[in-house]
Amino acid sequence: MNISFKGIEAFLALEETLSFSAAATRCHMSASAYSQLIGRLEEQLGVRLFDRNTRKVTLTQEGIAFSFGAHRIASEVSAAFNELRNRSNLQAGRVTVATIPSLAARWMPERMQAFRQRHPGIALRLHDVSSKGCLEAVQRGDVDFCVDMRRNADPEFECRVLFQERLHVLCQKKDPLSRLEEVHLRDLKDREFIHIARTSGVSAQVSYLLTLAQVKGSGLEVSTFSTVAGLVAAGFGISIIPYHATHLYHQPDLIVIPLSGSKSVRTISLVRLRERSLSVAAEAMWQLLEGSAQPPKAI
Amino acid sequence: MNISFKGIEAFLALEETLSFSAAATRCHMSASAYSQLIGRLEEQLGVRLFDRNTRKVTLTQEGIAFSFGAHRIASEVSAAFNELRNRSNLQAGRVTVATIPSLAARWMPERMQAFRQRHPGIALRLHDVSSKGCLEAVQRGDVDFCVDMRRNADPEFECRVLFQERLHVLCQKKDPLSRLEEVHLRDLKDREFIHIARTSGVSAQVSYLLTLAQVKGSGLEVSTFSTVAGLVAAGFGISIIPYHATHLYHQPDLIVIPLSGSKSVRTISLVRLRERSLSVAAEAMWQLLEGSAQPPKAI
DNA sequence: CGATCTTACGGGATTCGTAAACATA
DNA sequence: TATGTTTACGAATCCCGTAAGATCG
Repeated sequence: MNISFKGIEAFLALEETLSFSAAATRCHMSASAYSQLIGRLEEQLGVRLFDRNTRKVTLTQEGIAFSFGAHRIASEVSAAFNELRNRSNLQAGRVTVATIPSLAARWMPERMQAFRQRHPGIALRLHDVSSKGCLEAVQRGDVDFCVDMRRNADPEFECRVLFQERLHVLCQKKDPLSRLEEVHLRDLKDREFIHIARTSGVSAQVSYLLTLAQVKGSGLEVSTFSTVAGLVAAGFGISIIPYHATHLYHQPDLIVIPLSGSKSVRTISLVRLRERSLSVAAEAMWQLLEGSAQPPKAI
Repeated sequence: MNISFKGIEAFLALEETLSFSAAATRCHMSASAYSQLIGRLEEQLGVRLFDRNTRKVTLTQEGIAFSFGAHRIASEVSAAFNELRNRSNLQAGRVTVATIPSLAARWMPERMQAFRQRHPGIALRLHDVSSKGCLEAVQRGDVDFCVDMRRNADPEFECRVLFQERLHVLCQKKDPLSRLEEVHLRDLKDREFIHIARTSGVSAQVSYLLTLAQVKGSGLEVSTFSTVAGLVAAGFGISIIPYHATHLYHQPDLIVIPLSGSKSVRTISLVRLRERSLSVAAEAMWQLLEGSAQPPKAI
């Protein structure tokens, strides 16, 4: 019982043309091979589907009954086939990416727009979650991959560095720091500091820097950078944020100043599960993002 | 591009078991052949359907997309296959038979009942039409075959004699004829006669007999035997009817008497188009009716 | 190592095409 | 006889199974 799709197509061709030779031509086969194909189909199904002699070909009652099924089968097969072909042609599919709020504000949308223009048939989804949430989403398979701080060498993940961004000090324009072109850690000594929540990717890095700089905690720890900015503007202290987080708030009275030192950069990477392959669409998005990676020197 | 149904089943087995070896067992194949089968399927579709290593097998995004189609294809294929199997097993199908009113009254229904009990899944239809209508219905393909008077040797039709039935004289019980065991044509001389319409199969035969017998026409020609009987009962004359037509009326004051002579029988046959094969169900009905044929001597 | 998937390869079944045979108007 | 379908048969291909190889935990 080895029914092939070719047999179904042969049946449909014969049903329409009612001529073995014409149907054989349509199916790109010799009349002989085609006749055998129909014969096998009938044998496998156990019924004669066509009455024929050298002059006339007609559907039998069983052939009529089979016709409905054959059309539906052909339709389902071609639909399934088209679906996959569209996906591999990047004319259909879906990409779901998770990323951290600072990149979700601008960096990702810009690239998603480029992707959409290139592949308008592919649905795009963006999860903006904390750095911790990014990893979990990848792990659960909720997203195809994420754009996040580079992970430590967990073999479960495969990473691709995109760029490095420098941390910046966030302070009021009237703050004495604002006169500096670049801030050193020592400039922050004894200043009050507003912390970002531990779920944020920079939290640990910033904490490390602050212990070096002997900065005071203000006792404030908030979830979002826009809240950080609000508190800074209100005079509660200063903070340190990644460059892209500047898109997360609008505070004209604030200024950001690059924080010097090799420890004051964070590395942004593409992160995916090593064991799970990307869909064709997701692979294309990955490639696009990878193509927008900047050389490390251009920080 | 030669996708086989076996490939679809292989996909479904692997989707469910997520193990090549288990799926191979389920498909009654060696692990090697099964692996190659999946590989070919993926190659033909142009996408990888499963992520796998020696420990874990997972659907890819494309595999998930294909899964919907695969289930639908399998469902359609098995539905179409079942439909044909049921038909060839006589568990489904339809038989449509045309026959003349005299047989439609009793003879056919009795045999249809027997058929129905043997094959309850097969739908039955009976067209009761004139003898002329029977042939037309067969010719048009409206019915699978008909039960009718035997046709002359038109090569378009294939016939099978079922039985012969004797014509009977229909008269009032008080008619002098009613004392006879058997009527000869000469007994009808000068009697008034009621004709059945020319569409009836016996019409021509009866007319021929009447010219031999020198019977007077009453001027009455009606369409149905029940009307004939009514007119006979009302005293308009006598008539000649086939034996089975006695089921078409209820007139206690009438009697039928066999009409002697070799010309006074009519032959009832199964009639079908030679060029068109019967459906499995129709063939079974044909066989059943053929089996209820009576030897010619038992008229 | 042990379990599992994949590749190599030979044999057998399937399927194709050419050519001849067959059937029908 | 002309047209169209089927059969015969050899060749190419496909597909399976055994066995060896590769991979991962």
